[in-house]
Amino acid sequence: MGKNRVTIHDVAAKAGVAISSVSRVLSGHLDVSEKMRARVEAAVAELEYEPDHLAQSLRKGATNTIGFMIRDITNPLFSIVAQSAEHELRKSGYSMILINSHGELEAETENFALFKRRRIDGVIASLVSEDAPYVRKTISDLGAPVVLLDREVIGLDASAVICDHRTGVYEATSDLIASGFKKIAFLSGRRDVYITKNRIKGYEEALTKAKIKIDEDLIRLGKFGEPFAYQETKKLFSAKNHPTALIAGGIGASAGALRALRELGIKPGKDIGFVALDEWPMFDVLTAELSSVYRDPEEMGRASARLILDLIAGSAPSQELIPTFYRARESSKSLTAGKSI
Amino acid sequence: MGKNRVTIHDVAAKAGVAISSVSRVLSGHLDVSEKMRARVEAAVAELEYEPDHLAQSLRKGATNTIGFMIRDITNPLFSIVAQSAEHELRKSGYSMILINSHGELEAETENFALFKRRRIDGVIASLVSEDAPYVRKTISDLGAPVVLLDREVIGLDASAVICDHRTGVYEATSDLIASGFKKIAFLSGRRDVYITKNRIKGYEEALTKAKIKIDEDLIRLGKFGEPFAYQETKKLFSAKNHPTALIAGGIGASAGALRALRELGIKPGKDIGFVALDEWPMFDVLTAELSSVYRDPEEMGRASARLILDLIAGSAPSQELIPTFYRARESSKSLTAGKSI
DNA sequence: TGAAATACTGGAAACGATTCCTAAGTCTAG
DNA sequence: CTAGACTTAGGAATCGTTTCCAGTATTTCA
Repeated sequence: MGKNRVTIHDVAAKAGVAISSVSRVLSGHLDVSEKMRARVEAAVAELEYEPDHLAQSLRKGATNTIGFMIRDITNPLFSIVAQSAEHELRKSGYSMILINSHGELEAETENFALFKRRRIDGVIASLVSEDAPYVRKTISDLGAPVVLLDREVIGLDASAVICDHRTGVYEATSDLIASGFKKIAFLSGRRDVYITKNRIKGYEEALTKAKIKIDEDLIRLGKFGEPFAYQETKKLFSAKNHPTALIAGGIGASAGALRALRELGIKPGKDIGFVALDEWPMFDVLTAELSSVYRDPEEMGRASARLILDLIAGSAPSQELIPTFYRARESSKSLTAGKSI
Repeated sequence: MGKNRVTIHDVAAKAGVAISSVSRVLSGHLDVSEKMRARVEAAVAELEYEPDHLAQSLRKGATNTIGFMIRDITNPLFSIVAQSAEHELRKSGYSMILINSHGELEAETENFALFKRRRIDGVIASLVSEDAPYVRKTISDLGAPVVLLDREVIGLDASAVICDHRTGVYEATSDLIASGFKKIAFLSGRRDVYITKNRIKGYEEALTKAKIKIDEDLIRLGKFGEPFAYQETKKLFSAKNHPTALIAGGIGASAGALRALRELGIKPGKDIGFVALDEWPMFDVLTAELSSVYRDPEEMGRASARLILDLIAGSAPSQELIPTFYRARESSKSLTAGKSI
């Protein structure tokens, strides 16, 4: 039975000293005589005493816990970010509480309330919405520092890990154009969030530079996740005069697009050009021919951990920029078939 | 500024009553007059008071927190299990602290200590080792109920979610045999853990039933994860007289095997038979031709949540069995090429 | 109408630590 | 030899709750 928890009182009794002395020895810094230190440490060792984290938190006002909220842990990219953040936080003595919002605003609000009740020391979050007043209120209600993932922070009291989607998408689009593609479709999630806006920027810059007119009909924005991408890809490529290339924004979107293309009998890299934004596990094994835009999820996790620790330490909010890399592979090369591009 | 936290004292002062009365109103059950209830509730609403979870935990001795420890969150199967468990636990008011052991015994031990210090109410864990004395000691030291994932529990004071790997592997192996394959290689992780032993059982039963002699050289056990599988697959299929089919045990193993086969220029389903144990995200999109043995990770998560809640409620340890399903696809059909099988 | 039972409420003691304040003991210097 | 400075250790308050205990006010029944 490990039932009867041993407390600081037990240690004090065993060593024949006051509990305040035990605390002093354990926390190290104040003046303690050698004799006292030895006695207390002996008692601690003998009783296998470990301080109660709960009581410490209550007294100190800090829980050494970080809340991590994402929209979908099942997304392999995010699960790596989470793992990496946890790994980094733990080094500084912090634990991580992981919560899902399932991309729902209601769940998100509830989660923030939960974090607050639990007196979390800080939150790392990938928010559902980017609506400034809402975010501002949420953050200030929380009363703890916040790091936002992949969100533009304008006048918010929060740090952020921001990815440079623009560059990667720009390079990808440019390369497709260089390979002779002109009708390049673009798929991404909600139009009003940073990630989408930033990607579009790269896409449009590349087209503009090549003096290709931007065809709004080729840009399909709506939801992250597989179903939306599936449906839009079907629509796009069912038409007789369909696009010749496709850029799929995100892992969910790529999945939906690839499924749709498969059903339509269109092979990426053979019948059309294709670039996936973000890579999934075993990417190089399972889809070695697909071009992609890569960003390092582990670095995202580490960066978010660093930022939240800085905020807790009292630094002013700041941002870290994560680069993206275009990885050209087969699927963005010019098509061998004699199709019109 | 959400700085100055409002406490039960503030509420009591505002309502002009004792803090014990406030507590009574909030917890609901004891006799409280209507008038008192109304006054307190008004004050609570006005001050937007929310009880401090920390103080409650300290007093009540329960943290409403479950520790979830896995070897690798990056494994998509496990991340789904984790997500699903969290979702289920939250319904009962529990939060989940997620920790990685990276498959290292040392980290695992440290994590259990952390859970203990944090006074976690229960732990769901996928352990590194299955060594009975070690596990027994770990569990009893923890002093909280434990649910083990995919581990055989013999005389341990813990519940478990157990997968019926045997059946799925048996069916897969039988089907390969029925398609004419005789030299079927088998890849899995540590020999001493339940999951491996259970899989082997299905594999050997199928061979025995078909009166095929078991060739120990075709069974490669060692580590979960990509590198080991890669290396063993290379060895197996570099030989001139190589196996004609391969069963890869787990997502990591499948990745390693597929990478090795690709480098060797061997195509699963065309040059050899192939079955993957466990499916990865987008399985049907990216690798629609591969046969697999499937188990439902969401159900695993839900089951583990149910079991830990039962234990906390005082039930005796129990087990839940998760079925596996063999999904025959192209890669286990008989080969069209005239190769000797 | 008085005694006993009942319904509420407030006060205070936990829960397990940290930390401030003070007192006792030791040492140095005038 | 004693006053003042400096160590060191103990006592008590505190963090924000819950819960036990006791006391008062109200009701019920004989």
